Amino acid sequence: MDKEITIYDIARELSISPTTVSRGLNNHPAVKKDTRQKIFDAASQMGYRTNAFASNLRKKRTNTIGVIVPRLNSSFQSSVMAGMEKVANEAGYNLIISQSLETVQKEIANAKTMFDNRVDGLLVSIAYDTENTDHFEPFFSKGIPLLFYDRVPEHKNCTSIVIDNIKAAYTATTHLVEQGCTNIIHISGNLKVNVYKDRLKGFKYALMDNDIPFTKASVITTDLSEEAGIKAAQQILKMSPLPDGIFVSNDNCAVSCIKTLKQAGISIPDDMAIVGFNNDPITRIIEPNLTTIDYPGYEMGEVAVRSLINYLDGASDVTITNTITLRSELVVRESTRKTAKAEKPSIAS
Amino acid sequence: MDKEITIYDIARELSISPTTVSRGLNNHPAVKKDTRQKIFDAASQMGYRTNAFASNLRKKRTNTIGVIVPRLNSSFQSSVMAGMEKVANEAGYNLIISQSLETVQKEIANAKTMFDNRVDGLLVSIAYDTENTDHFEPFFSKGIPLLFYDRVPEHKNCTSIVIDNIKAAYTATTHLVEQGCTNIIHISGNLKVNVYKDRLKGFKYALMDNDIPFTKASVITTDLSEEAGIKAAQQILKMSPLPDGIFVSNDNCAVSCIKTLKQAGISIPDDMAIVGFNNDPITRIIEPNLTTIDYPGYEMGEVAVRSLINYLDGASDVTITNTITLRSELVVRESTRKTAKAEKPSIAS
DNA sequence: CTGTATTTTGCAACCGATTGCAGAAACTTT
DNA sequence: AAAGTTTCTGCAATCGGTTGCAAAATACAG
Repeated sequence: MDKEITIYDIARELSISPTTVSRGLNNHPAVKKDTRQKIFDAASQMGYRTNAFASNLRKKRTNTIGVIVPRLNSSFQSSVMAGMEKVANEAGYNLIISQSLETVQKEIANAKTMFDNRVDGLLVSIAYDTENTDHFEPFFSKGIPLLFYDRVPEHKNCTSIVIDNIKAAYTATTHLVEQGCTNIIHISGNLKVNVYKDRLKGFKYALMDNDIPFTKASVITTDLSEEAGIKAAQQILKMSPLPDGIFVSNDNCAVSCIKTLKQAGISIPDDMAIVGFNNDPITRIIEPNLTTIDYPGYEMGEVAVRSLINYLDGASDVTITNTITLRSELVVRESTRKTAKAEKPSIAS
Repeated sequence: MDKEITIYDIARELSISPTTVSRGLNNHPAVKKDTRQKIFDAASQMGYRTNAFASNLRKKRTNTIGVIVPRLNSSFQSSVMAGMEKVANEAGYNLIISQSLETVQKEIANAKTMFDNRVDGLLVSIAYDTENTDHFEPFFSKGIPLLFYDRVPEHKNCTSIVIDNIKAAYTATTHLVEQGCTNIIHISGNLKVNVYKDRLKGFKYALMDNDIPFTKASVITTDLSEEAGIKAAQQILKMSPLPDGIFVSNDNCAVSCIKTLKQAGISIPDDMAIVGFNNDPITRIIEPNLTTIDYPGYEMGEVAVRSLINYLDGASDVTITNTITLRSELVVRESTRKTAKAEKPSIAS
C-alpha cells in the first residue's frame, strides 16, 4: 500500500511551506500565480489527493447533503433522487441517502445518523406515521438547514417544497364532474399525511362547488398499495348504486383498482371514469390509459437541492419559512374520456 | 450556535483523561466497567456526539460505501438501491450514491469523487459506453474493494454479482419454442454490455439446440428505451413472414413493443408470443401480462453490500476473484400462453 | 536610495479523536 | 508485607489541512 501524498510532501518538494500549498490548492488570492501553478503541477505529478476529513475537521463543513426518504424503490421517489443527485453532483456535493421504510423509528435513527455525520443540510420526505418533528430538533437548534419535500409536516413552520395538492385534487375531481360523473368516490391514503389530506380536501371542495353531496361513504381510506386497490375495488362493486367516477390518490392503486373492476365486467370509462395521481409510467400502460395528475418528481429533486445549496451559500435565509410550490397538471387520457372513444385504438384483434 | 461537546469536555467534567473517555466510548476492554458507565452517562447527559471526521482522519476509515449506478430512476436500479441501503444501514455504513447517466465521462468523474472521499469500498454497475476499467485503477492499486453488480466489465478479473444471463435467455427462448414458435426475433440492447451480450448468446444457443436457424436478421439491436420498442415493433411489422415469437432484453421495451403491435392488430400471444426480462411491475399491467425473467434486484443490492462488508471486515479476500451468481427464473404469463387462454380474464366489457 | 504601501509567504496553533507505551493502581500469591 | 500479576489510566504524538497574525519580499513613490 503506497503512502498517501500530503501537502507536506508537496511543500518539501517545492521547498515552500504547507500553508502556501494549502492556499495554492484552494486558489487563495494571496498566492502568486507562478507559485500556484508550480503547486498544482507538483500536486498532480505526485498524485496528491486532498484528505476531506482533515479539511472537514478544520472547516466544520462536509459538502454532504443527507436525504431521508420513505422508500427508494418507487417510481416517484427514484425520480426525485435522480434529480437531486444530478444537481448535487454538479455543485460538488455528495448525497447520503437513507430510507425510513415508512416508520418513525427508522426515520429517527436515520436523522440521528445524518446529524452525527454532520451533513451540511438535510432533505426529508416524512414517513407515514411521523406525527411530529421532534427528532429534527437538533437540526433546528443547530441551524442546519432542513428542507421537507412532498410529504411535509403540517404543524411546524418548515421550509418545504410541494405541489398544490388541494388544487390538483380539485382539478381532477372537477374533471370527473365535467365528464358527467355525479356519484364520485375518492380512494385516499393515510389522512395523517399532508398530501393525502390535502387531496381529500380538494376532492371535497370540488364536490361542494358542483353541488354534489359529500358523505363519509364517499371516501375509502387505504394504504394505497396494489392490494389496497383490489380491496377498494371490491368494496366499490358492492355499492348500490355503483359510483360513476373514482379519484384515486395514487396511480399504483388506481391501476390495480382498474384491473379488478375490469375483471368484474365494469367498463372504463363508460361505467366508471377513473383519475389517478402521479403520472407514473404505468398510467400509459394500463388499458385504458389513466388520466392522472402530472407530478414533477425529477424537478422537485432538483429544486430541493438547489434551494438547500442556496441556503448553504448564504444566498437565502433558512429561518424565513417559505414554501415552494411546483406546478402540477391534469393529464387527460382514455380512462375519463367518456365521449371521445374514437381516440382509443382497438384493443383486441 | 451552542458549542460542540468533545471528549475533552467529558474528560474535564469527570476529571479523567481524554484517552480514557475515548476508550470508554469505544467499549475498549481496558476500561473499568464502572468508569465506562460514568463516561456514557456524562456523554449522553452533556449531549456529546462523536466527530466522525476526527475519527476518520485518525482511523483512515470512513464507514462509507460508494455506489455508482447508471440511472437511479429505473425500477430495477431503485430496487437494488433499496436493498443496498437496508443492509448498509443495518451494518452502520453510509451510502454515497451517484449516477453515471450512462456516460463514461460522468462515471470517471464519479469514481474520482468516490476515491477522494475515501469510500471504504465501491459498488459499480457500469455505464453503456464503459469499455475498460482504467478509471478504477486507483481503487485496485490501493486495495480498496471494488465490486461490480449486474453490468460488469468483461475483460478484467473483477469480483462481480450477476445472474446467469445466458441461461436465463436460453430458458426464455426455449419457452417460446415450447409454445410452438419457430420464427423468433430477439430485441437486444447495446452488445458491448455484458448482460445484453450474454442474453443474445443464450438466445442463439437455444435456437441452435432446437434446430432453428439463427441469422443476423434474428436480432434487432436497440437502446431498449420505450421509443426503441415502438421502432422495433414497426420494423417487425414489415417482416415477411411475420415472426411468431419475440424475446426482448428488457420489460420496458417489451411493453412498448406490445402496445405498438397490438395497435397494428397483432394478437398476442396468438400471432406473436413475447417474453421480456426483469419482472418489472409493468409486466403485470400490460395486457396480456408479460412473461418475463424474474430478476432479483433488491436481493442483488443486499448481497452486494453484504459481500463488500465481509471484505472490509476481513472475513474474505478481495483479491480472490469470484463471481456471485444469483438465481433468476422464468415467470410465465399470458403473453406466451398460446393454448391456455382461459386463464386470461375477459378484457373488455 | 530611503520610506511607505502592497503583495506573498510562513509560523504555530487548532480541529477532535486514536493509540503505543509506560506508569499507577488493584489484586494475588507466598 | 514484599514481590509478582493483572487491570486501568494517562502522556504525548499523530492524522492532514486551515487560518490569524506577523514577517518577508517586492513594488512604488519621491
